[in-house]
Amino acid sequence: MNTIFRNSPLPRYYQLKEIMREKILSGEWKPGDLIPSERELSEQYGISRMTARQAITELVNEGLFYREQGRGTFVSRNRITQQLTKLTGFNEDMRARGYKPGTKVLSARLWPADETVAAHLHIRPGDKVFRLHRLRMADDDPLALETSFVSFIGCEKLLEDDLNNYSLYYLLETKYGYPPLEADQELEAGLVGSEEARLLRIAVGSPVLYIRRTTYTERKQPIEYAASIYSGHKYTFYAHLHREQLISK
Amino acid sequence: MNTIFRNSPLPRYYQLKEIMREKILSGEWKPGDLIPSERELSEQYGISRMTARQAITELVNEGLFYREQGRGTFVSRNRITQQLTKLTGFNEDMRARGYKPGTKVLSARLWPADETVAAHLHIRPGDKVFRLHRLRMADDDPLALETSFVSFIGCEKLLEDDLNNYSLYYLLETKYGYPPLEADQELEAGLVGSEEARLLRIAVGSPVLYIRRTTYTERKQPIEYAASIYSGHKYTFYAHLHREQLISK
DNA sequence: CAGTGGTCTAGACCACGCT
DNA sequence: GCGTGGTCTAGACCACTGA
Repeated sequence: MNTIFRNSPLPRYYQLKEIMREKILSGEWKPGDLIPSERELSEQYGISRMTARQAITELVNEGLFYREQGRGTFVSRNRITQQLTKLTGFNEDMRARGYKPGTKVLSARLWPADETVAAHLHIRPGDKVFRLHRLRMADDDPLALETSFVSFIGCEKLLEDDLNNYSLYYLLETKYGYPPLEADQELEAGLVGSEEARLLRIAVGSPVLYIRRTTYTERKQPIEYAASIYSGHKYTFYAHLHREQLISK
Repeated sequence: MNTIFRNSPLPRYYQLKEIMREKILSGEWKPGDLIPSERELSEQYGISRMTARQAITELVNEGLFYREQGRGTFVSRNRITQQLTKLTGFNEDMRARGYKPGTKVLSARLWPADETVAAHLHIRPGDKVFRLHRLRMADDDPLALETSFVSFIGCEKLLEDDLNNYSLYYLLETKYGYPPLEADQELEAGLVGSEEARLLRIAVGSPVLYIRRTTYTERKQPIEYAASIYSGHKYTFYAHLHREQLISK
């Protein structure tokens, strides 16, 4: 995959984004490297400068590149930034923090989407989705409750999978061909209800983090909506921030 | 301010952004409203469609608008969200989301750093820092309490500054020459104590977000350590995640 | 100075939503 | 069918960087 197909249903800027992502993953472009100029890329791939620019701009917004006027565009050096805006599943996240991840499936069934779920997955309310309710553990200690709603043609086959031992994201990618690529996530503080408190083995009214995530596969197609509750005193969220423009009064 | 000046040093897309932000702040455009189409805006302000589109795109990225293909562009429902990877001060954050920021300085004095503050600012415990305690408001409603510890040679001059009307980051950058460029931030859920509850006008034991931030200027030099408490039900964090490698089992 | 990103134009065709 | 946003082009001039 090193040329842009003019007849592809995928937009040209999108194809270029994937090509450039691949160059970073393969190590051809390393952190701090100067990438080819917008004019060079447009000539090399036979697209207009504005189209090449759109691909670069989106990767800048994702934190993969940064631009310096008059100098060029560079691969981001800051590995922390990339690490912390990285899309990971629970298992990866826990391993990165040095904990042994554990999962207990509480229920797995087909379920008619309510309005919230339908809106996030771009389907109609009442459409059947695969609903997965899991207790997540770190070093055998309950840490979070996660309810996932998964929607794709044939998603009912997930009913037969072993979700206690295989990660949902792993199955989506390898068995069903829907790699989770991007996600939008929201996070806020709240209090735990009685049922959740019992499962997490914490006191009713303890502080918790509510995390809601919509996960997308190729072409921004939503594949999963998940609502999670993380035990407040056990989980801290880290981020590295960087400035983009002038500070105003 | 309702026309775009062709000779202005400010880019046209930027002028249009400010005009549209103003329309939201003034209430002319309300959450859920359909805004004029890209073609209408370009005609109305005498700019090309691509320029109008750039202004809209940036406000979409900031969360102020959302687009629906074939339908139009709409003003987002008023939910306070923060881009997790963009370093902004409180005022910028609020304005970008269509709220009027307000600040009340509760105290400002020199203070000997404790061990936590000293560790984050790379100084010795007991060294004098500028300690600033502020109540932060959105549309005149208390939203957060923020305690900042600032350390640089000459930081005692901040005692004479008008911090009710100028942002700390603005002064650090323009008056003292220490632009905040990066930050590390951590965030967790907790319960509010009685003193904080009173100032935030919420019930004791309400859920809150504890946010701790170390801010750096050039060469990763720490300039500020801040501990904040955000009212839980009023504030949501937002992050866009993207994948970098394969999902593991 | 040449090369870079930043901004801007005046078109074009497409896929989609709605009526 | 018509209006919307989504994509794309082939130019243009600017401000900035570095040799």
